[in-house]
Amino acid sequence: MSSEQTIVQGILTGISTVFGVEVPAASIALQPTKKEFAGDFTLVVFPLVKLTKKSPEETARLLGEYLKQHVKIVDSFNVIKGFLNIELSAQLWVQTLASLVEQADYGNLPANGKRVMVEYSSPNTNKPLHLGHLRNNFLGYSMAKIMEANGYQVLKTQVVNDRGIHICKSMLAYQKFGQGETPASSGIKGDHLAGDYYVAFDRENKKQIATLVTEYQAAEPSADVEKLKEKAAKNTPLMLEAQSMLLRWEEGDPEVLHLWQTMNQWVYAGFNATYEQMGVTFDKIYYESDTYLLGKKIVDEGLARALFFRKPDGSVWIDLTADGLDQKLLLRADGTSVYITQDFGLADTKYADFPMEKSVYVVGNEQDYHFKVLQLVVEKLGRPYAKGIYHLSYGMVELPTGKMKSREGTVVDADDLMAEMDRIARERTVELGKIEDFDSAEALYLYHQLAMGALKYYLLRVDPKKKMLFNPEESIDFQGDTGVYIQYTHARISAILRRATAEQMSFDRADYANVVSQLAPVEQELVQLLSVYPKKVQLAAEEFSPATVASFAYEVARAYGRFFYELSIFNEPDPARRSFRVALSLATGKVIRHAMGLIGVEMPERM
RNA sequence: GAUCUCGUAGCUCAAUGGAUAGAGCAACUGCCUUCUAAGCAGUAGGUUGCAGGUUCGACCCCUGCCGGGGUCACCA
Repeated sequence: MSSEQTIVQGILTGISTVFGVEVPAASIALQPTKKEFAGDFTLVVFPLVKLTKKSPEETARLLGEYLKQHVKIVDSFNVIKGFLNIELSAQLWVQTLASLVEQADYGNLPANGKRVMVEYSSPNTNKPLHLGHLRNNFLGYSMAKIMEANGYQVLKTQVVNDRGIHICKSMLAYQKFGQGETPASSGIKGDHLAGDYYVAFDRENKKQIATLVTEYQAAEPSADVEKLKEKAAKNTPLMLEAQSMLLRWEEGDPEVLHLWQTMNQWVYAGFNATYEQMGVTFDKIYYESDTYLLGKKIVDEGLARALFFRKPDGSVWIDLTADGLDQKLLLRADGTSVYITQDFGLADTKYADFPMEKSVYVVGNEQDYHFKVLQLVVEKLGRPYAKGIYHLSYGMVELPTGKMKSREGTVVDADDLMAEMDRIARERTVELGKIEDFDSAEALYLYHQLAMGALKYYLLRVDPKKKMLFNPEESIDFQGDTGVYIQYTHARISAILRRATAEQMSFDRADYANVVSQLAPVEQELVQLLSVYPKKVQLAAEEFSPATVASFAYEVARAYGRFFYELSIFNEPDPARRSFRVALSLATGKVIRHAMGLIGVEMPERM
């Protein structure tokens, strides 16, 4: 039982013996005492006064007396207004540290026998990944790690949107203007090459739209220009050709399929290189080309059970007005399925492949409505996975100029940004000149660790639900509340441990646990912080928020920074204290390495 | 128009309904004490968009208003 649980127990029995009333355990919320007050844990007694029929001060005092007398670990207490500050013996914190150090898997909760699937990334194969994908991938990868630490069996998946009109646009443009160019012949990464042709399509198509609009205007001068543009956009020769290409793709035309496969392979090679840089991985990849037809069976099922209905034109709908939503189209009149229908099919497939309790979809908040409908419909269909669906809806990454728009060339490319981060990391590191003995491979590895540390922390420290701002004019910081700062703390700790080892210092439990009885405030604060780590890991899973873990790691690093400056380790004359401080450093290193691991950041030994 | 969401220091972000709303950046000041200054400490900076309400207690919950964004497509 943790100290906190012990105290809560004591409070419960205290309330019942002193005041003769019973309260549910859940109503007792203990919080860490604020720094400016004496004490370790604080109980807010206001909620209790109705039951105790005493003033807040009196209630707190009586409860404090009881705890002091009956709960061994409680040393003393003080009461300020309705706040009961409980003080524990320093000895207890020393013991806490000792047991924490001994837990090899501190921060990992026991296996819970449950499964969770985390889907993220979901790229289109017609253009390279951008900053928004970085947030998505880092969130998804981190959530997978967090769920794992919470005892889940995790399957990381990716759904590739590898078919559809947008892919045909790239393919068509390549056919027309490509002249047999390949990633090898051009030296352009495959995903970028495909993206270039997507842009080329758009450029040509715009010209054709303009021509068409002029023709239309000549024919009907009084018509609304916007309407004409809309009509033209659907009817340019290029667009019509792309549509016929999509039909040929669906019919399995060998020529089209060959081009499709060739270009997609280029794109996948490009994506893989990007994922490699990002440090994210997947256990299973779903391709939309394999799954896009699966939803139709579900439409039949819904019709048979009268959950869906057919309109006179043959299209199929579900009426969700009773649930506060609209009528939603599920199948077009021509019998082809729409996006959400495909998602039903995919959801079934996922569950068949990996029967899971939870299924997390890391998808932007612009799809909130889509997922509301998805979950509602599969619930109505009685799918066992319906309740476990969680849409990790994250906010867009915006630029000072607003949303990123590929058409306006304001997209921040993922590869470019990561390369830029590598470059800055190198520049800063070389300036500081601390790793001159590294060989070039070691140095490059470190630069990348730092670059990704800065970038991932930057994107993950913000509450995922909120939109965030990225200013390309200002480089991502390496100082202050940053990933690099936390990495730096780890490197300093590593230096401490290297020296302790070199000096053959012993810092086992026996060296300090029953010897050290007084702690400096910075030491106690640090131990207390480290002791709540497993709760933070749990909270991060409950809230689906890597930010919880990221900001915790920063808090720990800050506390260590103060400790590091205020107290000397190797100049400390008392050997027990010296051992304690090394052990404290070791534990801090372990915790921040674990926490940063949960957000996908590696921690260097030196920097 | 309907609906969801956000609004906290100059900027970027924190704060299970709890004590005097905290960090970082930017500005200013001090500190290389033989453990890494990518650091530590300090100064300054706030009517938490506005107005009500609930509560012993509200940045947090409720109502209204103002402002930004998303969604409401036979796109995915």
